[in-house]
Amino acid sequence: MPELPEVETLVRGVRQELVGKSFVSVSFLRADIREPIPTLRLKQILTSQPVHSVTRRGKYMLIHTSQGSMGVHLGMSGKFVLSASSQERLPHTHAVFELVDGRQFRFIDPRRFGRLFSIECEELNEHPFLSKLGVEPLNDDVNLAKHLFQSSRSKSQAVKVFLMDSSVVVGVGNIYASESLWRAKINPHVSAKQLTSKMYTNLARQIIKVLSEAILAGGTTLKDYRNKDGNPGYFQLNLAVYGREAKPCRKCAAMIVKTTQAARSTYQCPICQK
DNA sequence: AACACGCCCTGCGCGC
DNA sequence: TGCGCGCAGGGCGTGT
Repeated sequence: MPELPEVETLVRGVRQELVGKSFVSVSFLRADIREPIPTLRLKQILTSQPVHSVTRRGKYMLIHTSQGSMGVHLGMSGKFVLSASSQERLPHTHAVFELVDGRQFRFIDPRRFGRLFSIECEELNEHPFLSKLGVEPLNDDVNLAKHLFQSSRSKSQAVKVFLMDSSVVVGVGNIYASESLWRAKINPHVSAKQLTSKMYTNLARQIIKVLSEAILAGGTTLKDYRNKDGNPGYFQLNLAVYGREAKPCRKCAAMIVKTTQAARSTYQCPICQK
């Protein structure tokens, strides 16, 4: 599934293709995904003026023109790919954004957990989907360790659940929560407020490291919906615990254990993460 | 305020 | 072989 590193990679690619260019047409093949798509407003925003910037906030990609912005969330199964207009449309293509040269960005999302929405210029930072988001873990101006420590003082919930709370920190999904906790040798079930400042310093470092490595590993490409193996082309980071139930820990060879927290799978090493 | 939980949705893997 | 069930999960909304 698309995580922060993939969205970041996507944003960089889309930025390169789009900034300074206009869409000649925007069409929707269905009017809703999770909720109704503001189709008319998005057409107005995207076709009247060229794109002046493409940014990311958490796992949201934001495409800006002087008329407003489009927010894109890929949900669980979303893709935003660049195709030749002659290329056959894949099933579950919900929106098509056509460029002057005939190529088109296509929004494809089989499970429809994604989002396409409009943002007015004056509400960019007040939009309900964006205003409550926590800090960006990879932003240089953010002291992630300090932020996590301070925000966790009153939180009795498990640290893994705490890490996945996007109002605290964005972009740490189920995979990276497990991976960073394993790297930091912290038990995912421990209460967030029980961890010391020192532990959060280590944890923050591991979060930043694993996300950065994933970005370096290369996210999806814009043009190839499927890689040569027939996979959707998500980056291939070497995951240490996620999805490795009953397999040996890469540090101590103990069997990785899978549990459930907040209805999500958690993977941990019972020895390294006591 | 904190937090648990339900819901949205389709593809896929598994068991019978 | 084929079918049906259960799981996968981000994030918002609701209830306690």
